[in-house]
Amino acid sequence: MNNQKPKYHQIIEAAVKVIAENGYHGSQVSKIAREAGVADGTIYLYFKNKEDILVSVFEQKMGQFVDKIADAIEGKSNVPDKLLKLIEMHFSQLSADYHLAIVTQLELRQSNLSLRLQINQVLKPYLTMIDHIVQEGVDQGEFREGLNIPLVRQMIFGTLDEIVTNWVMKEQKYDLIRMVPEVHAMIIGALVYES
Amino acid sequence: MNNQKPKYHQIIEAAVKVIAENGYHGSQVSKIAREAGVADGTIYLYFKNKEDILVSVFEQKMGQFVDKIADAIEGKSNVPDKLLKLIEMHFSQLSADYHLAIVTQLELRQSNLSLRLQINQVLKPYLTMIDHIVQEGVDQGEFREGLNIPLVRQMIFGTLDEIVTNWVMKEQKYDLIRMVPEVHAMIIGALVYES
Amino acid sequence: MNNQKPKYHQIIEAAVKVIAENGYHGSQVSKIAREAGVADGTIYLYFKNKEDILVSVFEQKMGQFVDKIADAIEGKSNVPDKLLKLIEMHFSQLSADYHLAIVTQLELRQSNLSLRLQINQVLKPYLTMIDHIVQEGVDQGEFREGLNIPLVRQMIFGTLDEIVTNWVMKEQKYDLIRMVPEVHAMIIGALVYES
Amino acid sequence: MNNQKPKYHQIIEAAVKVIAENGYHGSQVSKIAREAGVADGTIYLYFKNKEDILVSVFEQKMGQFVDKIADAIEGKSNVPDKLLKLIEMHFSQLSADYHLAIVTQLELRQSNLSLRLQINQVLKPYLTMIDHIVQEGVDQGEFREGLNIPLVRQMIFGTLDEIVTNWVMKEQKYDLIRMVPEVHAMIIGALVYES
DNA sequence: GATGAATGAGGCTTCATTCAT
DNA sequence: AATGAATGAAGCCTCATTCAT
Repeated sequence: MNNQKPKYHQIIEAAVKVIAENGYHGSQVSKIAREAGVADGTIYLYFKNKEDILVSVFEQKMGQFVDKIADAIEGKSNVPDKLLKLIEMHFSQLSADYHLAIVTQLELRQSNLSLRLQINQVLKPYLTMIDHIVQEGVDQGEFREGLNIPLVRQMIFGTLDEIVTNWVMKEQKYDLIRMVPEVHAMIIGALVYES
Repeated sequence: MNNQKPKYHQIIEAAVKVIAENGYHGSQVSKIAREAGVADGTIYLYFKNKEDILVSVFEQKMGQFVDKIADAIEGKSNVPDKLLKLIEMHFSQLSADYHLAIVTQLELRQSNLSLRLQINQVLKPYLTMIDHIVQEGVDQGEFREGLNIPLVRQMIFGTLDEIVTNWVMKEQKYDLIRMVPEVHAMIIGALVYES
Repeated sequence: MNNQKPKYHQIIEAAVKVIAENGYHGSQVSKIAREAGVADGTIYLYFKNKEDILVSVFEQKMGQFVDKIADAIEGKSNVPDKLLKLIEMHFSQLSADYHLAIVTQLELRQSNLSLRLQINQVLKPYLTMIDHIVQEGVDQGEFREGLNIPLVRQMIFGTLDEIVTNWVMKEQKYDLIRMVPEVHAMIIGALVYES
Repeated sequence: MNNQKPKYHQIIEAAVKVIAENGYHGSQVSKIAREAGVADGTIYLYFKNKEDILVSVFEQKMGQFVDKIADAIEGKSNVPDKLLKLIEMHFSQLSADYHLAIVTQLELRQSNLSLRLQINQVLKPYLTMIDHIVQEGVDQGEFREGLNIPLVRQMIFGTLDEIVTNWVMKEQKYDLIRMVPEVHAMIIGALVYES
């Protein structure tokens, strides 16, 4: 797939819009083609099949999502600050892109298992990033010893994901970014507190 | 819907089995009917349509799930113990029912939005139960003041849900119940610790 | 496939008519369904897929074709008479069924190789019948010794088939049955004459 | 159509190879173009459409086929020798060109009726040649009087064609040329013998 | 109540052909 | 003359739901 070509991105953007507006099952290839301003057949010059469009949407969008978080964190030396930035970036990016939030939190989850497994692969760098931050916190003595890293990561990701999903389902009627400090406080507590 | 009749429950059980074994998209009404030992048309004497079967599966199964947790918690006076019991029950029930875990964590999420909204309604009592426990903890001074209850609940539910989903996706290759103390410790920390 | 059911035969007959009138590539499943007076989906209660319809058409029609020839020959003790009857039956049956002749001689040959191989299987009993007659003629001293039976059968079948095809292509403008004695004479000559 | 240009023949040869290797329905224009080393659009500078490629393949290849047979026969004065040579040339040429045999005996027959009618036109000189030889044999008293020439020709062509097709279908596992004398003997018998 | 044969709408994908460069 | 990216029509099959028995 040549992802320099403008049509490739045209189709990706069209797919996000169409899926957000029509739902996963209401997004026929012909509808995406029409939104992208190309013929149905043109889709298949850039994507193997319909599933490939969806995986590519996720790859492109989540790739950027993860990269931006990674960039933002790089500047921070302090582990709690890294976590704060991560939460903030996670929430702010999805807050800023209405369509993308709907697609990632609601629509793409209706895909079949095979697609969901591919989506998980795309998320892996993000999950690994979380692992590294937590490990760093443990190494620096910021977090308590003996933390089960994968379990911690599941807690962090599960928390952020559930909060965003709730916000999307409530039709974004409140400000997601205002939640950042409270979420950060909870996560820090979970990692620091020893009973 | 007559839910006293034996066929009603036959069909529910058949649906869980068929969905767990064939996946959401591989679960045709005719397959559920065959597994239940009834004719296709009979399904429609007990359920309005296919979606109604799936909602009912969730209602029945999650109804029991929530009731059992509520019962188990009733005996506890101590709030952290209630949370411990809740986590333990959440994990142990899904550990014990292989089919149900697959269906709730993976397959039913592929349903369309309308079904997912109905499923959320079924979960509401569980979420409310979590809200009450957290509120009780705050009132008793166990947890810190000023907690945003819905946010806390999203953290707790998101954490538990993500952990179970990971365990199902990893084909249950490890013991979920062994995770309970660590998860409990993290959640308590999140609710107690003040920076 | 339940081939007692009336719809099964309704669809077979419809297929012959539609293929004869629209050609192999102009015979959409929906057209066959309409001609048979059933819904498109009903086709798939009786046939696995479109190819299965075509194979079944051939099986049914050529099955009868071969059976009738076999019956007609049974009464004959004389080998040249058997051949005469075989030629006569071959020509008269296809003469009598306008649609069938078009379908077997022209349209079904446009099918893909896999279908053609299946069609060959259906023809096998007919070819074997020819082999037996020729062998009998050799055994009884009617035909010369040393005949290569498969080769003789290919000559006989190739001759009859080509003659019928020419007749169909010429839009049946002459009487095929009138050719029988001449064809018979040639075939007998081929098998008897020693240079 | 410019048939002097090298690309014209490049495309013809590519078509034979692609059809032999991929089958009629697996031979897309783009595949033929790739094999010929030209762009898809270039095909349409030399051929009106896809059907025109296939007709041209047949014209070129069968033109040579027929010419070579005509040349070989010219030297013979004896009619049975002419027939012997014709059979020998028919078999030897197809034996010698593996791809061509598959294309003419199996693949091109899957084409639609309109193409098959055009192919018949290409074969006409060959059929006429057979007619002339048979007529000559009758005139010279070698063959019996009263032969129906078109019918005889159909017998001869049908026999040769069926034998070659069987040989191709059996994946050329035996020597086709070894069959020549037996085939010749049968055909002579058919034309000479009087009951 | 129970059956199950029949229905028919709906969408992904291929590929011959065109045409701007 | 040559290219190859773009076009868009066309059809097989699935499966939730109905309804005559």
